[in-house]
Amino acid sequence: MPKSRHLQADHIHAIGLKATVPRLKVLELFKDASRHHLSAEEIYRSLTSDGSEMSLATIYRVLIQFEQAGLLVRHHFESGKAVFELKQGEHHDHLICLVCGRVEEFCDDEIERLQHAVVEARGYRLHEHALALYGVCAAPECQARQDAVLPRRGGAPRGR
Amino acid sequence: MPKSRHLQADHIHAIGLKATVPRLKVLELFKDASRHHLSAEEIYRSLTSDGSEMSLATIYRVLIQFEQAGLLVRHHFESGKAVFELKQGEHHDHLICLVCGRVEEFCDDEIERLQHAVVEARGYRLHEHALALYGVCAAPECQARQDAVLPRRGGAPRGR
DNA sequence: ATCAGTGCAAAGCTTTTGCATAGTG
DNA sequence: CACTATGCAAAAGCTTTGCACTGAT
Repeated sequence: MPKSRHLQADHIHAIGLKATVPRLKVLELFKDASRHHLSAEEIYRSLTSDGSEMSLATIYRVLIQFEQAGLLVRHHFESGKAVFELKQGEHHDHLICLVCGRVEEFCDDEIERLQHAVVEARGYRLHEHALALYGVCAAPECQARQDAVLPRRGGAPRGR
Repeated sequence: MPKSRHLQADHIHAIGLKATVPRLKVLELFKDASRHHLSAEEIYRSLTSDGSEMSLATIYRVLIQFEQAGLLVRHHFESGKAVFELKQGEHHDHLICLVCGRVEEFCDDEIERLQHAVVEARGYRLHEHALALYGVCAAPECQARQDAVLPRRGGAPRGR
């Protein structure tokens, strides 16, 4: 068993869970993946096509546990389905391409600061915040299909 | 028939739809409502308890049409169900109380400007953006139930 | 050996859709 | 009167759950 596998097992033990195959696979996927944002369905397909059989129900359960443990963050964006992301040190915001679905991350301290100012001005106690910018990314294929974005509900490619 | 009713009928004709009872009722609800943000289910309950019978399917259809016509905007926030809002002149962002579910609106030109800067720096073409701040509002009842917010999935009161 | 975790299948919720009927212009 | 819109009920899509079995510690 490779060392990294041990490390991940420890990571899972640390949050009070047993190091089972499904949990290791899911964690590994998030660590390796070039795509940082994954839906339950995408995780299922990705693991299944790698030969790891695992039920969708288990994936949902693992995702919920990892989220509760603070390992993952859940986002809703505009798609009607939840996507998850490894929670890494810094908070960041998202830039989403409406054509290809690609998600980029960015940080802007000035925006953060202004957000806090708004919250304080209204007497709220802030728990979290989500800023998502939806547009068409710089890729030529996407720029070429700009209009594919407009027709339906001003919105993203929906999976329903 | 009151004059305002005529005006709303015109409003609906203007977007190429027939002025039917369901459409007028839904529009009226959004115009009158103290709550600006409503889900399909809330609209259904609200109209039903006012004596107007109308099927949920129709409400969904009306909402889709109004959204396509640019009369309403759809938001997803963190709840897993969509909420709609009358599209009024200015774009604005949202401040959501995780305890009572209240939604407040705010505008901050400086934040808007910084968002555009981010998008341009990455070569995106911006279509829309959504900034949502989740916290606990100033109401004493909500402040008192702060902890009701934490237990599950970092999140909002979920309806699933 | 014990208790947590998994798979399967069924159920839950929100949202969409097909089709016959009713209503608008 | 022609065509759209509605209601109903069924279906679809995502997510959760009950229960009996499997597996980690």
